[in-house]
Amino acid sequence: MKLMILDGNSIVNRAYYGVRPLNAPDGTPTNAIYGFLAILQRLLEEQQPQAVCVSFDLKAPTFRHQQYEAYKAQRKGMPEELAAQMPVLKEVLDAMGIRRYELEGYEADDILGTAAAICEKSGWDCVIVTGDKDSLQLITDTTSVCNVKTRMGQTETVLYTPVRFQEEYGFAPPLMVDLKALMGDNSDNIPGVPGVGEKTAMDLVQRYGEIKNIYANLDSLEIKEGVRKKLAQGRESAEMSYWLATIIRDVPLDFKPEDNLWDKNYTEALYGIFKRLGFNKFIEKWGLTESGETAMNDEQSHLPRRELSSMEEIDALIAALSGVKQLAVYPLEGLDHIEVCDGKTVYDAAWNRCGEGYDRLLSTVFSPEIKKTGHNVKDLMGLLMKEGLSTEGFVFDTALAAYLLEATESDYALERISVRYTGAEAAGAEAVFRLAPVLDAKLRELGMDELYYQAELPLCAVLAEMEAAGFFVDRKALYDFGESLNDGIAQLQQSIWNHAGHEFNINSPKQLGTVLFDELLLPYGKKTKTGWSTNADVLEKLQGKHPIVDEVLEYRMLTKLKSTYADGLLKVISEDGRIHTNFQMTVTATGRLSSTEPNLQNIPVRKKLGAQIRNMFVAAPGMMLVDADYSQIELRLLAHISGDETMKEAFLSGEDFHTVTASNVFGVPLSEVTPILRSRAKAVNFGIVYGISAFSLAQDIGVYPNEAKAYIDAYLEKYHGVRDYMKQIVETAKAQGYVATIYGRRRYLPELKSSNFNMRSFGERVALNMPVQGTAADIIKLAMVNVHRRLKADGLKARLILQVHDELIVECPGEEAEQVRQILTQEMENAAQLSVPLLADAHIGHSWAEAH
DNA sequence: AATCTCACG
DNA sequence: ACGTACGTGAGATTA
Repeated sequence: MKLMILDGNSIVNRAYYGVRPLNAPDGTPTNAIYGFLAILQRLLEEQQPQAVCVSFDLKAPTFRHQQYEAYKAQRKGMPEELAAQMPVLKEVLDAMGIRRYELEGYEADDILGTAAAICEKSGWDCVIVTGDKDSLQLITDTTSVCNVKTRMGQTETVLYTPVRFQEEYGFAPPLMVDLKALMGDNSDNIPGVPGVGEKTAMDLVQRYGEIKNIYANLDSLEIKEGVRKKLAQGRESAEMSYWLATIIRDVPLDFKPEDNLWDKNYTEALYGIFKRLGFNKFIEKWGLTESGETAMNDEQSHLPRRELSSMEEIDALIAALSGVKQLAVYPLEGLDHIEVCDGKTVYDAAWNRCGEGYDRLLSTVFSPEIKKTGHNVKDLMGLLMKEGLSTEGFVFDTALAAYLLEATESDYALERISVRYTGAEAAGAEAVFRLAPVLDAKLRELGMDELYYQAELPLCAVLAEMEAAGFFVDRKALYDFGESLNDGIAQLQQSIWNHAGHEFNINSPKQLGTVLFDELLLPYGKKTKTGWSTNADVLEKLQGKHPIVDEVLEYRMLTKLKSTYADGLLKVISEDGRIHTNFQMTVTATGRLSSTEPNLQNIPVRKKLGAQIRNMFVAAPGMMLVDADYSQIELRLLAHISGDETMKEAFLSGEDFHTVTASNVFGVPLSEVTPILRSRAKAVNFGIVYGISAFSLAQDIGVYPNEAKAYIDAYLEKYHGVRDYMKQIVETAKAQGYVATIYGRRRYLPELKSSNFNMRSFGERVALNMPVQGTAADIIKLAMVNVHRRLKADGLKARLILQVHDELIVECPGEEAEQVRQILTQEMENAAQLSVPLLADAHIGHSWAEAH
């Protein structure tokens, strides 16, 4: 049996700050209540507990913390808007039939701790749901802590079991108290040891465990002398902090787990309360009626669920799977726990329940013959590869399908798309199973099935392998590079301070703005929401007016390289000496990939110093890199899509396109195009792809707007097919509400209907840009799938390791390099048939810098 | 958590 | 009369 207990104050706080302001028809704020219920509902689905309750803090001071009331008084009180919602939330919980626990003189944590302890004694499992990290010390084999975060309006949950905790923190959960006693906690007024922060405290606890142990052996610990001194001096504070940080587990609480049994036993009052609050969505979802009976909605009927707990049951399922056509799979806790749905039953199996039978089940479910649907298949494949399981046999990905259907959504959480496309409340594998046919039909209806099945879905395996492969990095060289920046940074800082006449934080735009514009009286340019902009565009216009300007620009460049690239990348080199980025398939509005943790798609290249970073991205010993990039793919696509004859001829001629454009636009022979003319033409070319305005072009190339306007006019005069296309695509977009790539990828443009001029203009620029940028994204995705297939088919050891929008990088044994170079060029150039040549350049080298 | 800045295609 | 280019992700500061 499982009881779920919510830390009421903590969850309601998350909800309040995480949900946009909402009001009941009568004006009372409701966002915190709404958010609370959304989180509660989600967790009920995820955890399926038999019993539920909520604990709340009362305002009265706790006796342990009385001596810190002075501090506590500083803590911001609850905002009025939130305070007003508290009594209503309690009313809602009562009407839902969920018990509340509040005990004067004790904090919510103490109630949680006591309840968890009682559960343990009574043989119940307990899940504590909270937004704070404080309760992590309560984790045991039967008590887990579910940490709730709200990020950008979306709820994320992390379930901490002893194993998960150990993985993340490197010590056992009870030592959390010792950690806090050392590092302190501002929000709880726990002082800790002065001078000891998170880093030091983590290190100490990981290596030596309990505080007791640390102090008992203080003289013999292998630590810096400074730390030893601070520990010795802060001993008393540490001991008091330990006491303060310990959650009490035996408060006088009248609590029995079975008192909290709950099975949607709503009272009659709930309907009325929800009506009053305007929560029609919940009324509908939960099937509430005026009389208090819950209406059963056929759509929501859940499939029978079987928790597999014996080898016999597992073997029975394995036998049953042989005849099954399709399965939906939904992994939980990595791959330690999985839901499998065959359309009739949801099977729930876990490693800790089924032992080695579980491994047999996994290798059966994930055998290539079994056709599977998943949600975020690429990530699942990553897990499978780690376990040595096959990644073949995936025929559908619900998240990826939902992304193609609505590329501008902020996320594709299963619960959300499930409600959206099937109107049902199913979760997990059942939801995946039900969604697949619906989404598949939609893709076909919108003509995106080919894009989906030929490019997106096969790309999952390609990307999973690329992520696993990673990019080898010369750690020592990267470290040395970072160190080599220190002197320059220190000198510039000093010199900038000298010019200012005082020290200040140069990284603070606010302080820098004060120095430049208020104290040194330099002319200010653009403004931002909060003050005068100090960005590079503004500073470049101030060059020559004061020596500090160049120094700030230089300082910014060096600190960027140091913090983001040198230090940042060193932090994410894995034990295999390689950096493994994550490729996100469902983020961009145009169909591009994105790269995170770390982002390997924005490694410096444009400036000399920064480009040195690419010397440290190297092939592993004995290997080589082959780097291939498309030449002007977006402009070629503009020529192809618009059908402009002059532009097509320019590409067919094989001359440098920017030079031809300069010749066309400025009316000079090819041989008389100067570098300046060429660079202006280049700016116009890019501007056109972005949906240009004369003003911005002028800013970019440093001429007057009317001059820029003359360039654009001349350009569109010469390339009049482009002008016609620009007009036509915006009209089409307005008429049908979306634009599309030549492969059918869509982006809806509600902005075009906006009454706001800026929004509308933005929509028009996007209408121009998306088909071009998006088609380029489609083409390189096709190329990646083909390259991957070809490398395998030809029996090469070569493997793709990186994509940067129009560039692919392969790592291979030296002897394969030339063959790989040809394969890359061929597959990239032949990925699409356009009315202009599609060209790719490929080079071989030991480092990224050398191969690019 | 929002803002600013800057790295890339 | 408006406000000023498309698409991303990350680090530092500030509130």
